[in-house]
Amino acid sequence: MNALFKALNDPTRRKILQMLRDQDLSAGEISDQFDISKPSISHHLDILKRAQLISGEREGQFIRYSINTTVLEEAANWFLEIINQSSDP
Amino acid sequence: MNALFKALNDPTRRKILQMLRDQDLSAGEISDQFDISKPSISHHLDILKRAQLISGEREGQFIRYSINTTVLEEAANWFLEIINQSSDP
DNA sequence: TCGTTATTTAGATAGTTATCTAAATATTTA
DNA sequence: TAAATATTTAGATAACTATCTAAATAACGA
Repeated sequence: MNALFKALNDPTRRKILQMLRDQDLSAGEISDQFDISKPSISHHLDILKRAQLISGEREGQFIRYSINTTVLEEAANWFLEIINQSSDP
Repeated sequence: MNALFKALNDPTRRKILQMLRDQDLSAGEISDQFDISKPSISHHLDILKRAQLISGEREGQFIRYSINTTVLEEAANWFLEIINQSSDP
């Protein structure tokens, strides 16, 4: 849970997730959408990977990143559990 | 969204939310559950308040903190939107 | 009003993080 | 094999954060 919330606590990383929601992308394609150096984006991708929010597979010269919704579902449940149990007898 | 994810990115604050899920508590009652100084807990409560995850109302000598699920619902939706739109045509 | 209890504010510090540039690794193509 | 492209790793730095102690504010009760 720590790695997950840490990963989500950054607007760049949240935007990356939203980009990958629509389609898989290479590191370079992701990097193109930001005014941030490629090494910095690589670092963000690493943090998202550690949280298991994304996975990357090399395809030749590129690495193809895709979103992993399993952990997001766990996170959504974390919220729903708090919401549902609140003020319940 | 920034304040929300920042607030959630700390195990102490997440535990406070889970405590308030069951019942309203004073700052002192919250503080008793942690090996952390009262000023530090007060600081955590402030961050949760800024994110509108909790609210505090003075009741005489005490301040009674309660959870606010509205923002949690917005957060849950943020996750569900990503989950549901992924891999959709 | 004075002392006690509850909580916050102020100021300091150690640890963490986002970012950068430079260099390294991996793959393809000529 | 050498050059070009894609990505990561290393090392440095400025900004942020969690924590502490000491002091301030607020409310109660004798």
